[in-house]
Amino acid sequence: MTDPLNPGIAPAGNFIEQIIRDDLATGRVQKVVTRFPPEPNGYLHIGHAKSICLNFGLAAQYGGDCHLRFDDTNPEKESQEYVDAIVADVQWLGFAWSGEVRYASDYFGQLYQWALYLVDNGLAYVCELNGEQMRDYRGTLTQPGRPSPFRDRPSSESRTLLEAMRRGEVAEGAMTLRAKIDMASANINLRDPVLYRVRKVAHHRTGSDWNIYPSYDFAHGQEDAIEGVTHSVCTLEFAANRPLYNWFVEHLPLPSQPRQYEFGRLNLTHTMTSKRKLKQLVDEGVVDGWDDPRMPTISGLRRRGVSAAAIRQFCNSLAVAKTDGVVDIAQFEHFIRDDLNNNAPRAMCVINPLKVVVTNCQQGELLTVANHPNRPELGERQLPFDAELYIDAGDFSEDTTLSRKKFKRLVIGDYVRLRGGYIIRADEVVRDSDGAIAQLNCSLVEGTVGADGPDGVRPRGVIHWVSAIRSQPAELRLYDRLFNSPEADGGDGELLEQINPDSLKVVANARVEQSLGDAALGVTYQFEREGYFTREDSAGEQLVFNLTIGLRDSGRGQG
RNA sequence: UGGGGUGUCGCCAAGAGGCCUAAGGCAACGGGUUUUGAUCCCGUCAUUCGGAGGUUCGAAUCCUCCCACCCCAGCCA
Repeated sequence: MTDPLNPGIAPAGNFIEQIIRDDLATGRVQKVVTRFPPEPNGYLHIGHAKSICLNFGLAAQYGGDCHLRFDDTNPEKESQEYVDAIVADVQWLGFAWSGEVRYASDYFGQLYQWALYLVDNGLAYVCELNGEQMRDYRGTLTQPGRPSPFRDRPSSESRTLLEAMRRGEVAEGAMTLRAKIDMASANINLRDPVLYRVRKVAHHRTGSDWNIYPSYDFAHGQEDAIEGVTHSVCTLEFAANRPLYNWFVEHLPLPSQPRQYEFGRLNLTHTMTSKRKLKQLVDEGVVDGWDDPRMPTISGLRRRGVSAAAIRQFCNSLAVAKTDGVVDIAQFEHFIRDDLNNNAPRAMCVINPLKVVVTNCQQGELLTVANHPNRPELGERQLPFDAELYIDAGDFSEDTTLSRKKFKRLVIGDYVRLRGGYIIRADEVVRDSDGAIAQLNCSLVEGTVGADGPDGVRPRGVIHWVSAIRSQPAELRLYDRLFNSPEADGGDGELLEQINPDSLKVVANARVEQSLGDAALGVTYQFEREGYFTREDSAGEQLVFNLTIGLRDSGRGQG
């Protein structure tokens, strides 16, 4: 698609791109600079992926730079573990930031100088109201606030006090530095917001250098200005903070004038994208950790077998707008399947083994099968075929009245194709002492590997199988959605009650084809007719596969 | 309630006064192909744009009023 007026240039895709095009056209901006600014207080999730794709994508599309900058202004909640995990996730997603990884804490010195500047110019003051008092003075949504009794103290006094705060001579909570803006503003964010608070906590990067830390509002825009960020893209809930963001841009001698734009964050049904709540699941042991395959975190999705490309494609399919909707998880799943269908090597795994004895099989052999039905370049592999096989118990029924259309599997007296191998006929059921089905005796039709059967031999369908003697035992971890309710992000409190008790089912006795014995880590396979699976890293030598996602199933089948 | 934002098919979403008796994707539902009940292919799926008025030859697009939902009263981000 090209713009007929500007051949070769794609039309502006969303409102932010339109703004960027205008800025580039009018010369307000020479080079686009964006940033992805996570707080290292948790792991990245699918919602962040949208922001990452947007910010890095914008920079790439318009020949600009995108920075990775940690907004590490609250040492109480932040840690190096999170920094490391976030860096790894952004890299895994396939993005490269411009320059070094940056940190808000790199700018603490400059930020402090600017705080002093505001104090000296009568635009900020040290306030001694405690939390409760400050809330009281702030007023409500409908009533204006009242000025703090410390609002008009001499700037020299504020300066002395701020310096004392910085040296650690003031108790936590005893004083704050506040901007002097407008206690009667209809926008509560402008009612003398806190710029610095006393926190005698070691910071993961600056150690004990600081006893005061800047607030988000005082830090973010200035960080952008220092880095020359031109378009500071954030989510909708910061819209009310924009006037404050701009206030600093106007009142501080900043090296550049960044602008903030807000878009609607990604919400997914059956998914929770709140770092606070995800941390709760981790802390309470509801899941295995931040990278539990059921988590909507980048690391969880990775462990689950979802590719970075699928995440990127999904994110790029999302609209960048100001509506706050909820995307159906099915839309994400579509992109996961689409990517996997195109790229996953095929293999066979029998989840619920039923022994089949091929009574007319003289000796075992090696069949050659394609790794992908329509991508020959993905190669072939050898598949052992023997007189003893396993098929899935669900692929056999004793009900011989089932129609061919309704049950495309094995019944006594009829034929079925073994995927990549022979057509076989089920001849008899062998039972154990309890009367349960112990084994199936079948016979193969000679000459049907890679060829149709003779007249009268029309298989009902195609089923998967493995050799009983030349296959491997494996454990399967079958995941389902963590939350029953589509509105997982909804209310508070009842978080645990929404958890799907069957979000993990372990199948201990599956059998996988021989070639999967050395299945590579990080590769997602399609177990034919079942779903996509990837090898679990933490299981060591043991063969354990995590279910990424099942195949699309047009119903009507059973088990 | 004061301020800010949003309302187009079940979900996401194009749409910037006539080309809209409204794109596209997901989902759903029919049908075809198929050695995966997968993939793929074909088809169906909003006379209507939160509601009511108005302006106009003409409105989802402009005006007015109303309704609904989201965000803001952390020394979180």
